[in-house]
Amino acid sequence: MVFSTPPAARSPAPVALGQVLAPYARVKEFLKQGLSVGHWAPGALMPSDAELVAQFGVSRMTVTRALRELQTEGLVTRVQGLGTYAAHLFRVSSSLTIRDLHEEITARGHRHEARVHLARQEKASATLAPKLGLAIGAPVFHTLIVHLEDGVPLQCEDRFVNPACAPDYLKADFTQITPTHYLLQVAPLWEAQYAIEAGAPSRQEAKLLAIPAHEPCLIITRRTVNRDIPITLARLVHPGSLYRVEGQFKP
Amino acid sequence: MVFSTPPAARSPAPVALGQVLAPYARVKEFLKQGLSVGHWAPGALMPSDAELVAQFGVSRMTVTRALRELQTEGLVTRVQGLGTYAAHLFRVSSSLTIRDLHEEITARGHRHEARVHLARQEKASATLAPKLGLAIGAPVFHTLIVHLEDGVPLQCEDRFVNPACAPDYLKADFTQITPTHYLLQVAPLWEAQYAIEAGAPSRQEAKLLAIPAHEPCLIITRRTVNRDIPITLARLVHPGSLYRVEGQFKP
DNA sequence: AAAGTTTACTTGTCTATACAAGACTATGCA
DNA sequence: TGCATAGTCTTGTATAGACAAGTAAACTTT
Repeated sequence: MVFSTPPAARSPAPVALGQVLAPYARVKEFLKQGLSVGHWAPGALMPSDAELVAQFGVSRMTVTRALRELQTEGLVTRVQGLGTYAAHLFRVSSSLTIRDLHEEITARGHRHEARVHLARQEKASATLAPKLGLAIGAPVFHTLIVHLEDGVPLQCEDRFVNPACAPDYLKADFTQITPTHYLLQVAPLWEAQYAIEAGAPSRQEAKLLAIPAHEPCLIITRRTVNRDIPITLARLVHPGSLYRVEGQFKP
Repeated sequence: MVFSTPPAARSPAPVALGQVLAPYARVKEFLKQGLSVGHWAPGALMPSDAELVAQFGVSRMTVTRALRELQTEGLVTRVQGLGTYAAHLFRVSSSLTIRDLHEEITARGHRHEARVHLARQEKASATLAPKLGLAIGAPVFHTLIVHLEDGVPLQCEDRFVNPACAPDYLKADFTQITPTHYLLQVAPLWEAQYAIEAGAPSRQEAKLLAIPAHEPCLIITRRTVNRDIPITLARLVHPGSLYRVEGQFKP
């Protein structure tokens, strides 16, 4: 396979600090600033394309780009035939990034170790089968892996995998590559639903993580699909004192 | 203030299922599909603008739009002078939406009630002051509110607010409007950093939430800034058995 | 007065062209 | 060989113009 690596990823808009902004970025900044200081209240009508064209002396495509980007950022709402409105920010959405655990640990300069406690083929139970789009009793891969950071248990990963998506899943060496990483290679584009909750670990999980049974844990359950085909179902249990999910909103 | 409300928010690209796609959307879907089936491995060089123009018989602006949207979605990396590359998806990012609690509860068809346990002006402590960009001993607003869903305590909200951003904060009736909602009106555009973790509640929080002291809780701490000016610092404690954060990745 | 029609304004999208700037390659010269 | 330069390919951005489609208000007709 022909394969090459780009030298560096660049941000879409090279908007440096003291630099001269591109015209579309100028329009965008103007509107963003106005929204920031409350010049347009949520739901209020904002300037039309034509007004901005006249005001900035740029072409309509340029204004359109600025407004479309603000729209995808959720800052404005555009309705054909009506106009552009300042968005109601009652819900603020952020980009939560869940990184591969191995990358996360090594990025901290620590050592990542994985202990495989279970890696076998099982028969899908009645509760599991529908979640993976399988028939009851159909074969399903099951792995139970504990990830350690510098020797301290950080995550207990209980995972079921649809064999149709990753037939060679069980042949992988999960002390060398995380299931997440492996599955990303098999199915590069995916969607996932997840839930983050606090709870007590099961007795087995407490033992594997070497924590008391009553210690609060951060539990992430994640279901991954690729174009409507379920790939994997995972339950990730972390000692609450060691792990947390961080993120940033940036409209 | 002139004020109007748009009838309905529409998604930026009206890409219905069986409908005819706009040309830019066709190009985008083609590339997305190719990435999905692994036609271009992560890091591999993808077709150039010119090739796509020839292949689809559209103008370059149309191809550019498709590729720029894929870039902002994090699916491709474009480097001037080199080309477009399939992105490495080692990290998958999603849009996590944190909704206003009142909206969330009423959306479930339940009744939201807020009990204000504390709402007063205090002096910023040495640990608090730098986080809000205040001098030690400067006045700061402090509220402690318990939110109930159908009478059941769901969240204990311990919040500090920078008076400079919301001078009338303490005059608001927080049994009628949530602090989040109020602050969004005062400072419509904001950024926030947050951390989600599992832990035990403090003794006071356990009492306010009417839960045992050892019950695992989902704790969200959030710091909000508006254009570099800190607005508020909040600690939101939820009983682990009642609350969880859900979301979806969708590249 | 009620119902249908026109008109003006809005956003959504596309085209064809143009120039700038970055990255690599081939060429020519010392 | 080594170095500078020109050429080619790439993406980034802008322009002017065009048509489609949705909304709302004004207008005309019944």
